[in-house]
Amino acid sequence: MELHDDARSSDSPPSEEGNLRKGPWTVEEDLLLMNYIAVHGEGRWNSVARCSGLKRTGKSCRLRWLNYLRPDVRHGNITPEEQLLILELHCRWGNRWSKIAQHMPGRTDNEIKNYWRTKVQKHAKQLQCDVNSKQFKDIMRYLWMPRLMERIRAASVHQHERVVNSGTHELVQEKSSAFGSSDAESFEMQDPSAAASDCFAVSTQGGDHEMIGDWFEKSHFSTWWLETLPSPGNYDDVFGLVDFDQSGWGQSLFGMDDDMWLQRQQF
DNA sequence: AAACTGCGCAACCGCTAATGG
DNA sequence: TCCATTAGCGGTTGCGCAGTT
Repeated sequence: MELHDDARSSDSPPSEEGNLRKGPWTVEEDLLLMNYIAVHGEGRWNSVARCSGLKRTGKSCRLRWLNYLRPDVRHGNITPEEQLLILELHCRWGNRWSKIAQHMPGRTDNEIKNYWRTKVQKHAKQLQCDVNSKQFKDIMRYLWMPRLMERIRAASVHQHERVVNSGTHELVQEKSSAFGSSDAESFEMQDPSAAASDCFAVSTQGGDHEMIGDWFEKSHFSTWWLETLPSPGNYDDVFGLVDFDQSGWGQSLFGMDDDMWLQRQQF
């Protein structure tokens, strides 16, 4: 990552206490750790630290491997699908980051935690409500999550049109059958989060995020959401306290370039 | 152009749970 | 059963960067 590449090249070395290094990892340390794990495998982190020649704690080695060096770890933008999954799983489990991360292949608990703190908590702050308050949870349920689903669905439709227009109809069929059944009605949603996770696992392994949009279409995930939620009543009850124009939260919340949708809501 | 501010993210810290002798 | 060690988790911190004043 650029940030720490810069840090590595800086003149200030990581602090060393009793010959133990702290702070950003160097390229050499990364290579040392990767080579050691390639030969000896993961686990027994204290012996990794001792035997690899690294002047790090076992904890530090484990963290570096899990959060950064692991080959399957993904960095970069959290997709709308992943955002939706984080919101949904956090509603269910709270700050159980590692548990949430288990359902998001390639994402680390640290990354999810950082996402929650930097994005979600920020918006709660902007709205002047506690991130755990009913008010903010309602905003997530009735506004943020439906919006994310809409974006995912829109992306899916766009993908279908693109594929169909390009004349590769076979590809569409291939994508549809990737979910095991061509019958949308037969896609039972006994455990939505598990289904979402399964779906996501498929999508990440295949490296094709548009598939998730397909899945949302087929599984009627959005319908399920609305059905399982308590009656929203009048949204004014939920959002009455929020000055959307002043907070400017719509744009930043949804990460939209042009949030036409929010404008349509006539807040 | 310089100073300031906020953000994003890697890494650390402290605690608890799990494991093995 | 107890104790030491190790692994894992969640919270917090520190630093570089980018945007703003």
